Amino acid sequence: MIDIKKDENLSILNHSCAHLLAHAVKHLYKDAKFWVGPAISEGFYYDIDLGDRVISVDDLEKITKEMKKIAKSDKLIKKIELSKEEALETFKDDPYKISLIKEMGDKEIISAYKQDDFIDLCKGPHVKSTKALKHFKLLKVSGAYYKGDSKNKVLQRIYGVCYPTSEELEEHLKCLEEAKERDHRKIGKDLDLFMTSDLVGKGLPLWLPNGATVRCELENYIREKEIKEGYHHVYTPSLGSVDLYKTSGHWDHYKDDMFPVMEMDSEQLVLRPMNCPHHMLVYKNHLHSYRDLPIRIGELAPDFRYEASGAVCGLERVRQMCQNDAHLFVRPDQIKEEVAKVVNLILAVYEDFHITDYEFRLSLRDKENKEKYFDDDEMWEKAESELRKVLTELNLNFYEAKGEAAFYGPKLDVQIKSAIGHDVTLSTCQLDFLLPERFDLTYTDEHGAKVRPVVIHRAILGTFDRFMAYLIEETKGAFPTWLAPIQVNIIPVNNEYHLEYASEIYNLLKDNNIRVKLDNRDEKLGYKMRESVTHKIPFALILGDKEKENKTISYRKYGTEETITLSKEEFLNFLLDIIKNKK
RNA sequence: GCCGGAAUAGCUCAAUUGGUAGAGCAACUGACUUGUAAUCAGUAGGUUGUGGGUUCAAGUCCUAUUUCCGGCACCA
Repeated sequence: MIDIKKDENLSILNHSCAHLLAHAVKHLYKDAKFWVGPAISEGFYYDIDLGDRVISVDDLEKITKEMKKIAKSDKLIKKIELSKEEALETFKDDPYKISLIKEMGDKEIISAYKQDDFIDLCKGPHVKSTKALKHFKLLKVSGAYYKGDSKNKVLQRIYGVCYPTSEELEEHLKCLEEAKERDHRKIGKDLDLFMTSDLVGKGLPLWLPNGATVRCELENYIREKEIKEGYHHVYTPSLGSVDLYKTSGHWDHYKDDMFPVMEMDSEQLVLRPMNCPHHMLVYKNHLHSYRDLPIRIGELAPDFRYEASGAVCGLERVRQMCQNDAHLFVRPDQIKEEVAKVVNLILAVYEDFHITDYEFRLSLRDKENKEKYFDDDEMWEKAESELRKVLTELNLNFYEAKGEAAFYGPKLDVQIKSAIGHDVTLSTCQLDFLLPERFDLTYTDEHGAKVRPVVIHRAILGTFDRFMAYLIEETKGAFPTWLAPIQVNIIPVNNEYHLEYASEIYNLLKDNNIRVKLDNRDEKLGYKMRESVTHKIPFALILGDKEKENKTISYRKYGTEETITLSKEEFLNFLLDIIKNKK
């Protein structure tokens, strides 16, 4: 999918198309008030206040017609420069534009663009004439808060996309269709990976045997990897007392997003929304010497968050998730080395999964937003500059994002785009000077003094739920052999003559821990082959007279049409190699 | 949570202005015994998400609610 924002000409075209949209809406709805209409990665939108009126799909057709009419009539798009007073006069009927103008400097020259009877406050640039806006499509309508603040009024947002040629537009629309086919919710259903049930509850998917098999492999994979990196895994309870979260500070920030308190006898318990507090206490269970650090505590831990109903999405955002979590307790002089190790672990894991399309984001606090972040400027300056320094020294390509930090510290996040375009965090590495303070963590330095360690929170696969969603979409459900729920599907040509040999091969593979299925149903070969392919099983084995006589197997790899014959030993070794090396 | 939209068989979808809920696939039964993407025939499958209401009559209209979908807001 083309990122329209990254192509200057396309951005201009789409922004002009947003104006065309507003122009048409103004013709059709005289009292429409306009907020802003920028070009975005996916095309453009315009936020419009239509009073109580709601735009329907039928209205989109009407608006499209009017847009086409204006486009065709070849209106010149002219830039006009105004003084602040002139601008206030020109846009006097448009309160949203007035509020924008009022924010500008008194001496500022304000630019607007005029096409026929429509004028819009705008920095530009734009295409020369509406004639250039031939190939567009309005895609969807939605509500959007004025100025992005949920306390404000909801405006109507209309999305669309525009290209210079109809071929490019068609291509874009085709990509959107294909993205729907890749959606993990669709594939998850088709391949029986997971399900949901109203009776269980919203945002609480059930992992079916196929999905559970993949997850089990992921869990084993990352656990082994972490053990090699010097991590120690623990099991801690999914419940914790309210006091635990008051101590950590999470209570103040997140109590509304936690499942409500369970009060039993004199205890107040909550389902834990994260694992840091438990791990702080694991550290605190012993006295530590500076020689012991870093200490790396890991856990594949179920967490519970009452995600907003509109945020819940398949396996991507759920209300019970399992984190690939760990907390590293380090000396200040070890921060760089440990962050580097985490980054390298992320890169190594991504290589194993062939993940290439991602971006590093340095997530910083928004100083203006006092409520959201722990209030200690000095601590923040130190943590942010420390993390930025480490990333720069590591030569990592990253961008910075204000307001994306955790309340306790800055993060290095790895961002990916889901099939349907959600920007989600896959991995994270967070620097924390706060929780060691709140839990009074110490170690003894070489002079016998008590010193605070620094905590690094990190998740490599993020949560297994979200990682699975990502994997499904990246592979379109055709998992690499080492992860596939069923790795080999054995199809005897004729049960009567070949079932015995097929069973022999089945047992051979089974004894070597291959996930193998023997399709001994009385069905046509073509029928079984079709099913093998629709289930995206990596290897289909066809066993008939030739194979039986020569003690060989013939296989077809998923996604190819070629049949390859090998001795059974050769095939077994080939398969074991593929699985071991995650090819 | 907010603004919209949707919900029909296990799955994918039909059902005229309100007038007897259907099809394909899957499942089951039987026949067929097959060399690389669908063998044929039959059977069964539904309180149309749930609760109210309007009507002689509701899948269809109204209403509440749940879940899902598209965005927005949120995301430790």
